Parts: sequence; C-alpha cells; structure tokens
Amino acid sequence: MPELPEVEYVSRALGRAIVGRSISVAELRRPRLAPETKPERFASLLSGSVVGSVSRRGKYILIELNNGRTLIVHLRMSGRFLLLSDDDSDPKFAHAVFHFEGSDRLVFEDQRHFGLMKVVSTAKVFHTKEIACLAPEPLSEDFFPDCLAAVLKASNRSLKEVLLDQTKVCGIGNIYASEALFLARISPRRRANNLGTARIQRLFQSIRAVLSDAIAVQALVEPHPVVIGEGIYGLPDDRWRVYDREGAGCVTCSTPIRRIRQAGRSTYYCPKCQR
DNA sequence: ACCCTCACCTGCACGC
DNA sequence: TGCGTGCAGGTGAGGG
Repeated sequence: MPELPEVEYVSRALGRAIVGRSISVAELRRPRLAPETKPERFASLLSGSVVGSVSRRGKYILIELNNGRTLIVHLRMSGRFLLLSDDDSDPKFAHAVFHFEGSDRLVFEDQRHFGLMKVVSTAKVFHTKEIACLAPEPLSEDFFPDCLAAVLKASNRSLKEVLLDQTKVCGIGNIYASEALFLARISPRRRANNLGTARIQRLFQSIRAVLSDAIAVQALVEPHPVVIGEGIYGLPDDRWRVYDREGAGCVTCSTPIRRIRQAGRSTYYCPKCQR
C-alpha cells in the first residue's frame, strides 16, 4: 500500500516503538516472506539482539540491530506492523513475529503476502541489490533538477511510467505519480524525453511538494496504539486532487477527471490542465 | 532498451 | 444471498 510518505510514517512510528528494545525471540512463520533466509537462520540472526535504529530508504524500512545485522523490510501492498501485548491474539496473516523482553511483541501482518524481508550485514545494506539500484532520495539534496532532467532525457517512456520506476525516481507510487503530474500541470502520457526546462522544473518542485506535504500531514495524526503507522491511512481520501476521482470535477477547472491505464495501472489526470 | 502480460495473494465493491 | 468480475497505494520475471 504505502509510498514514500507512508513508509516514512511507519519508519518513524516503528522507531518510537522499538528502538532500544531487546528481541528475545524472532519467528519467521511464512518462509517466503524472507526467501533468502531459512526460518531457523532468521531466528538465530535476530533473536537476542537489540534494536539500534529504524530508518528508511525509498520504500524500504531498515531496522538496524546491535549485532551488526540489519533487517530490510518492504511492505509492498498490504504489509504492516502491529504492537501486541501477550493478551492479544495474532492477526490472521502474522508472517513474522518479534517477541520482546517484557510482555509484548511486534507482528508483521500481510494479507496479500507480497511483503519482503531480508537480513543483511549492516555494513552492506547500501550494497544490496534492492537498495543499491534506487534513485536518490527525492527529499534530499542528492536529488536536484539536473538529475531529474538527466533521467527524463534518457527515456522515451511515458512520464507516469518513469515516475513509478524506483531506479529513475525513488519513493513515488501510483497515487503520488498522478498527484505530482497534476500539480506540475503535465500530462502523464507525455514522453519523458519531451520536456522543456520549465516543465522539468515544475515536475521537480511538484514531486517534492506532494511528498513533503504528505509527510507534514502525519504530524497532525493521532498515532494508532496497535497498528504502527496506521494513522496516515486513517486520513480522508478527499485529500487527493486527481487520484481515484474519475468523472469528478477538476479542482482547478471543473473538467471531469479522466482515468487511463498505463503499464497496467490506473492513472488519473485533468485533460485540460495537464498538457 | 522498450512494451506488454502475468505472477504473487486476499478482500472488497459492484452488477446481475 | 450468491456468484462472477474487476479493482486495489508494489515489484519482478518473462516474452516479443
């Protein structure tokens, strides 16, 4: 489900909940959640360690432990964390469970079974194939207009498709791709290598704006006591300007929002404002 | 390099 | 009420 702002929210909430906690026992109940590690190895690598920090790179959550290992987590569509007490029963799709010293545990639940975990040496996190290929963090100074211009120039694909490519622009997903293009007033169907300087500049600003605005909204959300990171999903869906608004009036010009399919996924845009 | 489809799963909304 | 269909905020693989 989540895109960069949601993963950021989960990462921060997770940090508040588990940094400094000692994992007494780690269980990998669904082996395919971490296909590169056998459940026994998963347990032995993580059990007995203390959580040092929680951070994020793109849509990946990085849980650093004090034993030289880092647990890399991707929530994909439906992965989420729950902080449960001994009195709570496990949810239906509890694919990994981290028992803390004390009387609570962290459960990774994933209805659609798309989520992924991987245990790596902390020194090698940024050299793993998942992380190494990611484009620069869009809200960091490593991302700037010329770097966006370069990746766009190199591609003849549609802008929407390039925005979804994590090796080209990192952290954007299906919602924020539509939102950023609306804010930039650029058609999602336009070829990436067919943008002038002004449009590139607008797209750059818009990418940052939609992501940072979404992160800023998090501060206003009451944290959910059990579901870590649930807060941001509790926000009203009417905050989207075009996403999931097919047929509704454009917030700028009232033209009906159009939905098209690109690379098998829905794109929403205003045919009048976005050129 | 691109483009498309499928695959991985469950659950929900919708129309009949 | 049930059943079929298409859809869902992600990504990788495989074929043309």
